[in-house]
Amino acid sequence: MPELPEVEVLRRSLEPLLRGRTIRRVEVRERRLRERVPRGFEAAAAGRRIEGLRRRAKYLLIDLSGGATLVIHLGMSGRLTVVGEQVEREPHEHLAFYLSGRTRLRLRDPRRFGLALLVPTALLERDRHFAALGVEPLADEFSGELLARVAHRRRGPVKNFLMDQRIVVGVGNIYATEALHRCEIRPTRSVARLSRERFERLAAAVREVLEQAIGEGGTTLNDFTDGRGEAGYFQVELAVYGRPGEPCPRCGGTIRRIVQAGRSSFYCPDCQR
DNA sequence: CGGGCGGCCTGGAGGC
DNA sequence: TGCCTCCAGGCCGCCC
Repeated sequence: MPELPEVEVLRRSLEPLLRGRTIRRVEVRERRLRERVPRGFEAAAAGRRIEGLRRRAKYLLIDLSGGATLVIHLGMSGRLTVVGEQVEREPHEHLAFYLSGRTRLRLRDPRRFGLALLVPTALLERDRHFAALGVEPLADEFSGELLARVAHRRRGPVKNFLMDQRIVVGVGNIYATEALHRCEIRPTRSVARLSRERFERLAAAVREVLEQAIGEGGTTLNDFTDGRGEAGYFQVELAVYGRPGEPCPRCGGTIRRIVQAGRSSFYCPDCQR
C-alpha cells in the first residue's frame, strides 16, 4: 500500500489531529508484527506528548516529549487512523494509542508486515532501520547527476535500482513502474547502460510522479486511507501499473506485464525503450 | 559485495 | 456455494 506519497499524505493528515495531544494509555493486542513489539513499549510511550510528525523514506516518525520518537512503518497492509476513543475496534487493530481529547490512534495491519518501535530521537539516524537509507527523492540534492554517480559500477535492471532503498528512498513498485513509463525507459534496461541525459529524465519523472501523487491524496488500490480515513485518487492516473493488455495512454501500444525480482512490472513495449 | 529469491502474513479476486 | 490458486503497495536474510 504505502510508498512515499501515501506516507506523506498520512503524515500531513495526522499532524493537525495529533500535535499537542498526550498519549494517555497504549494497548497492544498483537505483538507479532514484522518485529515483535517489545514488552515495555506501552509504558515507555504512555504519558508523552506528541510534538510533531516527520517522514523518512516510508517511515512515519512521531516525535514525542522526553526525547523519544515513535517509528511506524505500514508494510503492505497497514493503516493508521484517528477515531473517537469509543469507536468499535476494527479487525486486525493491533495497536491503540488512547490520546487526550477522547481520541484514539489505531494501527490496523492484516498482514503484519508493519512495524512500531520507540527510538531515542537523537539516535534515529544511527538506528539500523535508517542507517543505510539513500537520498530523499523530494530533497534538493536528488538529481540525475546523483543517480548517475550512485549507479556507477552497478549492474542490473533500472527498476530494481529505483526500488533499492539504499539508493533513493520511498519509491516502491507502483511509482517505480509509473516513473519509468513517464520517462520512456524500459524497466529491464540495465542501469549500467543509461546515458546521463536519461538519468536526468528519470530523476525528473520520479520527482514529478511522487509530487503529483501526493497532490492527489496517494494511490488507493485496495485500502489505503489518510489519517481521517479518506481514500486517495491517484489510482485513476496510473498509466501502466496494473493495466496489462490495456492501451498505452501515450502511444496506444499494448501494456505488458513481466516479473522482475519477484515483483510485477508493467510497461509499454512501443514507447519504453 | 551486489543481486536474486524465498519467506513472512492475511485477504481478495478469479477460475472451475 | 465452495475450494483452489494466484496475487498484493515492503523488507530481510540467505544464497550464489
